[in-house]
Amino acid sequence: MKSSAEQAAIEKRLKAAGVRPTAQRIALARFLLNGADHPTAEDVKKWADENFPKMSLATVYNTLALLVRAKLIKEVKLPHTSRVIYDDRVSAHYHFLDEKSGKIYDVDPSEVEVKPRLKKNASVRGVEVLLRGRWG
Amino acid sequence: MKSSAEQAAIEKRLKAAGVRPTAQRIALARFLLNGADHPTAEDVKKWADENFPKMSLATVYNTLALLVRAKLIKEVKLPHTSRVIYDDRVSAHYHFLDEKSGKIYDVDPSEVEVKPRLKKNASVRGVEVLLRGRWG
DNA sequence: ATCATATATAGAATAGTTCTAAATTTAGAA
DNA sequence: TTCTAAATTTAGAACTATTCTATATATGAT
Ligand SMILES: [Mn+2]
Ligand SMILES: [Mn+2]
Ligand SMILES: [Zn+2]
Ligand SMILES: [Zn+2]
Repeated sequence: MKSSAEQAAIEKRLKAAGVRPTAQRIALARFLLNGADHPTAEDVKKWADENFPKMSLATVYNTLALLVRAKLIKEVKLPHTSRVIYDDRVSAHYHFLDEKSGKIYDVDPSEVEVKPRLKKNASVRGVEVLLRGRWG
Repeated sequence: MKSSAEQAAIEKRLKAAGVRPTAQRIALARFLLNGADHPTAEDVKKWADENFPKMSLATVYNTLALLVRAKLIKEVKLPHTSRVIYDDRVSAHYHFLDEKSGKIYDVDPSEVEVKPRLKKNASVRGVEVLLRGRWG
């Protein structure tokens, strides 16, 4: 995608989500919504240091929180690390942790059948699944 | 269970697991293996302050790590909190988070059918499931 | 241009946990 | 019984990820 057209598309998405498209937000949204793969805040800051110098860490965190509130990205907390990861796939899905590489892969809910049959009469409102193993 | 008999049983379990049964370890193991319900380190420290005064926070963390290595308890990291919880159920199982009370309930693997059918040819070595909803 | 508000920034503060170095306790050996 | 070496406990410092605070800067409507 051509860079300027991509930028315009991102601006549109930000506005549609009620987020004012400042230079910092556009830059981060481009990274997060195109190409970033489950980055941590640190990953995002590292990208910013290389591609949008002088952006503060506070702005990285502020913008991540803003994009989460706007439902353009999702926060994901996984058990193998204490860092939050950010996910541009906002619909419900599961994750696969490759234990060799540490990489996270998305798994469509249709690829894992999950059927709770609890003894207890509980109402299940959500299911989170993490698969671990070797992806390749 | 009578207190002294309970203490003797705990000492036996510690020894069998290769853990020297010091006073601090016996006290914490009694709490963790009988009666504690998915406590955080802070919960354990609070119990110690009331039942074994002068125990340091370092000893709480040291002992938790030791009991985990000895496979008498398990560390569990769940997404709704940044605190680790400790679980005296060491066999594989799932968890249910009651969103009203914040309480964690154990779910036997037999109560949730999980069948990964990944497109990708990956080897699944473990599955973690968190159910969220109302338990009662 | 002015002004009010929104955004960005640097650095302090916080939470949970781990590390460090010193003090105490313990189990054997003498 | 000491003695001694190793294990354990301890207080507090350090650390990591994140959030908060206060100030500066930018925006954009009048
Ligand atoms: Mn994408
Ligand atoms: Mn129990
Ligand atoms: Zn994902
Ligand atoms: Zn459990």
